[in-house]
Amino acid sequence: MVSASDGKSTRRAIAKKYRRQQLIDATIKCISKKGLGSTTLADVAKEAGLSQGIVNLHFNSKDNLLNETLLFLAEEYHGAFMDALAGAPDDASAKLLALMKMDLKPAICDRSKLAVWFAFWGEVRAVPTYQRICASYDNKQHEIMVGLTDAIVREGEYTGTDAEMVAEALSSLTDGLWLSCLVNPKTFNRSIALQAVLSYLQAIFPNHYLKENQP
Amino acid sequence: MVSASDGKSTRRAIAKKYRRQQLIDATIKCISKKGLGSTTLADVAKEAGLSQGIVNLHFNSKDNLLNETLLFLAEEYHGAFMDALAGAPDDASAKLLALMKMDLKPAICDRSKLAVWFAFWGEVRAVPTYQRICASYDNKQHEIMVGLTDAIVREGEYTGTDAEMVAEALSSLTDGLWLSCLVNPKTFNRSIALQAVLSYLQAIFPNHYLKENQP
Amino acid sequence: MVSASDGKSTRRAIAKKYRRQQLIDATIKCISKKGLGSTTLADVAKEAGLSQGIVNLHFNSKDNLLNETLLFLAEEYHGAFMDALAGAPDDASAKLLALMKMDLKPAICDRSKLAVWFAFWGEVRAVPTYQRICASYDNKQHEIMVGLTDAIVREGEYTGTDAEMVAEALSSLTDGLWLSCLVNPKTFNRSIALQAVLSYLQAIFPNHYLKENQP
Amino acid sequence: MVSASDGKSTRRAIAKKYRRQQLIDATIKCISKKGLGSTTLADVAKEAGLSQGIVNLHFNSKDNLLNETLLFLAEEYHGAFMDALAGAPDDASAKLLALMKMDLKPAICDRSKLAVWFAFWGEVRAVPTYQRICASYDNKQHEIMVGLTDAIVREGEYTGTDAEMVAEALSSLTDGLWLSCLVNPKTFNRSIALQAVLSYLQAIFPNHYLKENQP
DNA sequence: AATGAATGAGCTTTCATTCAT
DNA sequence: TATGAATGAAAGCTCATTCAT
Repeated sequence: MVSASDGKSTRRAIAKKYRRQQLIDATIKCISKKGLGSTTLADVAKEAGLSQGIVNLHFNSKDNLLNETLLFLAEEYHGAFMDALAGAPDDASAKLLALMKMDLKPAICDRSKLAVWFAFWGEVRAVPTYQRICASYDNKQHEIMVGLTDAIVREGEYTGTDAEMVAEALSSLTDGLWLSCLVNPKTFNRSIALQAVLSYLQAIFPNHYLKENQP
Repeated sequence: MVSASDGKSTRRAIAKKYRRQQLIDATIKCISKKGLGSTTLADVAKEAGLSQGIVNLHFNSKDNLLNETLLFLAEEYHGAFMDALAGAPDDASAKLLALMKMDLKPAICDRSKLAVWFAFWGEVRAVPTYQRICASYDNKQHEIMVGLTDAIVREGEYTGTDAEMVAEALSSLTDGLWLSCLVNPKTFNRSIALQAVLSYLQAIFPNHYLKENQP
Repeated sequence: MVSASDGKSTRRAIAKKYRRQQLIDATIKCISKKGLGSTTLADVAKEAGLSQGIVNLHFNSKDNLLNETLLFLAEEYHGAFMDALAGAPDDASAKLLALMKMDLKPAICDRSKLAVWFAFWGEVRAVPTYQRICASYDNKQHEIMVGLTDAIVREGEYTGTDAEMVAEALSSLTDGLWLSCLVNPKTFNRSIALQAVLSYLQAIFPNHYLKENQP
Repeated sequence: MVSASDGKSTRRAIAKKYRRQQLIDATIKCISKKGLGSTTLADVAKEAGLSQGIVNLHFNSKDNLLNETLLFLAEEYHGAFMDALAGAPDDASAKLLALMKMDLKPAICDRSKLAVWFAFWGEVRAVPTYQRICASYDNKQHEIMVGLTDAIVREGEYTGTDAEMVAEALSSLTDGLWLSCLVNPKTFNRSIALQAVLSYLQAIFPNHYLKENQP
């Protein structure tokens, strides 16, 4: 049983959380439309359909709003990453492939979302907090990737192949494809991008990814 | 024959060009230190050791200064690209390798320089001019890359390998490694990065890049 | 006979009065700590352990809260003044001395309380209401002071001594000592302050305040 | 001989100093009219007939403008103090009287100027910088006052009279009279104020200030 | 009566741009 | 050509006030 006051404060806490998310969503939309440098708190408030002072009410400062926005993006991506991992068959090569495909699926590899990511990365050196936020999740994901590549290397007896290096190459490949999607939207082609990833997987782990080698 | 007034105007034109370059250099330094969002014209003028109004005198507006700065970076990179191409042996696979190595050499793959590139890429969607500036050189370089990969594919009889796709993958790989250098400076390792590139080249063009296959 | 509703409304009136006083006390504390210029309604509510909107509920506006706070201070001081007067022996010179001593006793001549008084005096010209509030009690007290000095002058046959002027001098002296207490807390010394007052009384009313002249 | 560049920079430095003073004057006017709490930078700029951003251009922040304004007032008063001292006959009692008269002359004991002083004193506890600024000059002046009262005490053989205490009493008396001038402008009377000061001097130093004792 | 989320006017501050020198 | 004082629009932030609960 929940007392009246508990119920009240719980409802309030939920409402507060909802407002914060609403403002983070508006921030993402604004950055994706106007860029980080031209996004004002007035823009965010307007996008959210609320009043001027609302952002400082919920986030205290613009800096904090941006930090929380980046944190949300990082958590959201991490969630998608973990979901893709959990949803794939219980097999290192299948899981690795699922992760790579996830990075290129429209919900992730979408120009307006990527614009926000690159907006933050563009300031990552000037704002150490951004780096810290990115780093925490990057490390976790990198470890998982290395775990998978390492398993594949051992399974497939790819002697001389450095699992760590392959993981780095794969992550960098998708990052670079995202940049391509952002900067050259006209020439970027999702299926070619997927092929590029596959070509690398097949070339480096032929026993796992080349169809002719599969039963 | 050059008249006195021509001489004067030529001297002036040189002085003007020198000032402009001085300001562009200062802009790059500022962006690399403070980020694009926090770089003011006062910062740039101070960095150049000149006075407040100097930027508007030579560039008319901040927007124009930034456009010209990006253009300079793009041209500078393109120059290094063409130099690397010209300096390599007259052989598609050697030239391709030279280009990839160039991307990772310290003068290019340097955190403070990359910070500037990513600062512009971060605003690329919000500022169409940036995209146009990037695109012009990107396209040229991409064509050259495709020319090389195509030649290698034909030379090595790698049937079924899409030269276009390989070129895209290689460009993206370096872009992604650059991002890694920028965002995870502590874990980034130039030799692993080079290995990652090599591993892809060897995997996809074994006849050209695997030592055991070379005479 | 008191009806139920009367009883209820009386209880309510008491509760209301209590809340108002609680808020006035909190206001005084805030002003003494942060100054008038930096005291916000949020500060006051927090100090009182109540919620944001509480001040406007009980005082309608910040201006009104401040007016009521000053009024309270003036009444409180006036109460102490009248108490000191009533508590002293039935003798003009004794009563005058009692009043002067009261002004310097720790409960009155206390830095954090004086800070509040001077905060209001500092705005007295800009806010006519403050002046009106101060004036009403000042006048009453001044009349009493003049009554006492006049009685002393007549008793002691201090011909040529203007009772009005002495009253003004004495009031000003304590006001000035208060300022000294506020602005130079390190050098201010309560016993020297008291001596200063006594020295004036003894010098101007020797028959009443010089021990050698007293029976 | 002064070089062109020296002449230029000197002229600029003068212009800059002039602007700063102009803004300080405007600040004093605004505070005296509207109070410290209601004086905005826009008010100050308008009063000076200049543009919005001008104050931050010359003073960097509002806080700094206020500090510099108080410093100017303190220096100005100190200047008048030293002038009165230098202008009086070479005689301790004459100098002391001159100082006391100076405090009550219209240029000093003027409601709109006093309003500014009390505005700062009203925040003196909340803003430690104000206290520091006041203290520096207060101490110097206090020492001079004590020097004079001490000389008079020794000259007049007023045994048992504490020079330090008399100085404190006199300073406090004028401070209190100033407050009276500010708070009760209708009843305040400059000649009574002067009489109050004189009455104290005569009562405590009769050999020096009572006409019947003077040759 | 009391809460605290929401508002929006008004503030200080920043900064690209202009312009007299 | 170069300077740097001056401008004024626009930004982030504060806070008295309102109001649904």
